[in-house]
Amino acid sequence: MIIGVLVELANKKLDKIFDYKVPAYLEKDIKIGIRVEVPFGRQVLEGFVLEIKNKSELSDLKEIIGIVDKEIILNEELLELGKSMKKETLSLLISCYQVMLPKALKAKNSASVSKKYDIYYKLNFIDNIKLNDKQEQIIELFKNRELVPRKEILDISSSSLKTLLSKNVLIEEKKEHYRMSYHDKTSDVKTLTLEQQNIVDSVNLSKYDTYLLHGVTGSGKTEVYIKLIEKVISLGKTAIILVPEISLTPQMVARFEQVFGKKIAALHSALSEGEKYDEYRRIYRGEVSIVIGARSAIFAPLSNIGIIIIDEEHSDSYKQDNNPRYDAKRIAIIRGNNHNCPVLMGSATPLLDTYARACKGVYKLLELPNRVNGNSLPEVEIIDMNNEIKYSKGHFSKKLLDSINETIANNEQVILLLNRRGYSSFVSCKNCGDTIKCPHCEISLTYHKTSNTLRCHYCGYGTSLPKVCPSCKEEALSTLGVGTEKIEEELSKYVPNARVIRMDIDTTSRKGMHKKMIDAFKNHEYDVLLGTQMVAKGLDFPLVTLVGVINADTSLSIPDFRSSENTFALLNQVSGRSGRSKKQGRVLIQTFNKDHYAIELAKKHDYKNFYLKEMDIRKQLKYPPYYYLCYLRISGKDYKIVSTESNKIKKALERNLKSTIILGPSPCAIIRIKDTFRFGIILKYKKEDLLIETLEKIINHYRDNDKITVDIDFNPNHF
DNA sequence: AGCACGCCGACT
DNA sequence: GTCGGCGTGCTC
Repeated sequence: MIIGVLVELANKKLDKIFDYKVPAYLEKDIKIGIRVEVPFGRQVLEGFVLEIKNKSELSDLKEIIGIVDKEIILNEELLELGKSMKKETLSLLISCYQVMLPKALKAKNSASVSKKYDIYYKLNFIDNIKLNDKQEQIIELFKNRELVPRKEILDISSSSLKTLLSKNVLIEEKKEHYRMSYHDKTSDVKTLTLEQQNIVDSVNLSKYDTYLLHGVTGSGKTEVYIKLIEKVISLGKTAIILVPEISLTPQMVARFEQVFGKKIAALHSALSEGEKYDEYRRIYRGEVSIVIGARSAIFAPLSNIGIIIIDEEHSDSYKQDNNPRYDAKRIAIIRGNNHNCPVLMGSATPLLDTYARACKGVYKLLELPNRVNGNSLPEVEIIDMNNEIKYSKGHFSKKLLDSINETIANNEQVILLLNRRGYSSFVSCKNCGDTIKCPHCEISLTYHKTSNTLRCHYCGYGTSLPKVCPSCKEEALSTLGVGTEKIEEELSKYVPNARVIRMDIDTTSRKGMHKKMIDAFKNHEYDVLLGTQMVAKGLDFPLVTLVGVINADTSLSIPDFRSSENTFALLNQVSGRSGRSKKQGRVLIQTFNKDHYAIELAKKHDYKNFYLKEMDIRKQLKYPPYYYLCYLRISGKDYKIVSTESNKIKKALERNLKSTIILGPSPCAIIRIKDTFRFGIILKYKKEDLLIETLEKIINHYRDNDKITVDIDFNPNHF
């Protein structure tokens, strides 16, 4: 018996099938989709069995060493799916398979899940040692921290690492992951309103179709999902439900767990690798029938899928931001076809592209225009900060402060949103005007008050806040930009009786904190919930009757063609948190751009007109959904080489692509990350037969070039 | 990715 | 002269 094996090394040159002989005693256990251990060059690797055959074109094959799993871990559907992904994203087949699996199943020491660890290195000594260039670079990594992950060092040079280790300059250190788990029990499916029931009835569960459920905030989309899933389960089928980032929607997950109990597997990003592995095993062994999770849950190895639901369909988190750059919505459609089952995407503010497809009839449009219980949408008032600024205290207009006081006096609750998209607190010098930037990335360092440190959000570089300005040596540094901490401070000054809970990356990073804070707020232990984007999404607090947006505009100034759309969606989402039960809610939006259509139309909850207006602009500017976008990111350590090669690539594209608009090359939004310079070329096209072929040629041309990396991103979210 | 082979500079 | 650094190529 001969098998074709795809080895677990993400390398362009190895992304093909290697043939091996199977010793007779192992033949009975060989199945397509299991993993085997094979000799590969001088090393031993794991790989997936993709083919079983009786002859090979090569004569002297090696024998496999052993079998890793008894169970098939990638079934036929997923193996095929990986091949489509490879084609659509131009990434490595092995990476496509790897994203489908929890880390615990991703080769190396996978047999021992319980002792999963990451490898770090510690600097032992550097005295009396002569270092060459590469070694110097490696030592440089330890400047501001004690431990550096293996990956970062390997990026510089693996052979230098070996040398440094053998000389004891560096010491290996392992950090373990731990694991624990919990589960929940039952409640019932609520009785649906007539409108909700109509939606449920119009989804045909016996065949593939893509539906867009456009339902305003508070229209009860979750209960529609639950009812649909209940029907699917009663047909003996299974369901996948995708949510943007599971830790941001604990209420949603909790609701599903209440209704479906043990039938559900939740793939939290907060789970440890061991826990994820456990959940995953429950899924492929058929012990659960519903999987809820973020992006990668779309690959859940369920059989007989009866529905795939994608909540908050407009969220950009469904597109993976590194290779393989797949879009979970696209995968959902492929799997929907495979299983001949409906795909339902839901949102209060659908992505323009999705809504356009629904209008064209490509997707079936379902609408929930009203809130449940006959509540109306909250009244939104725009506060023009251009006028207000002279009466305002700190970042609060008088109107907003008064309303907060009023609400608290009424024994109701407030949510305050600080829109930090494209915005964060940084440090600059009042004397010379310089801002402190990351030494490795072309971006301002973010100031963290709690630790009094400056940190780079791109490479993790950290340093303590210097006393004097690094460039002019004056003692004139000051922090600019608003952080949640600053707002919290102001609030306690102007509304001293308010009990405020602050929710942002800093306060929720510890495991379980997020849920704890939400529960505490729900129990009315606090009056005001103050936070960033994360307070805008999917939360349901009956006592909240006032939502305040401190700065609606910041996201408008991002140089991205979706900035209006993102702003509209954010304002709409956060507004939706107000007045969700008996009492009428209201929303106050502070802005310096009161006439901007995204803000004006968000005030009126007018998605339809926003859509029309924005479509008009997209058409004129030749942006999606009128054109497809593809972004080529060209990067490397040497600015000169990156820039000249980018120009060469552009020329090559121009020679080959006749019906495509080619823009650039121009520097990426952040031109330098981790000492790597980045340029981008934007392709706009409607139909371009030679696109894939041309891009593949370019990738292959740079395949062995270690000075230049070419990364291809279809439908990019970032530039 | 990792490991060997093979070519170059600076040392007992 | 060699030792040890890194560049190149190959892995069924």
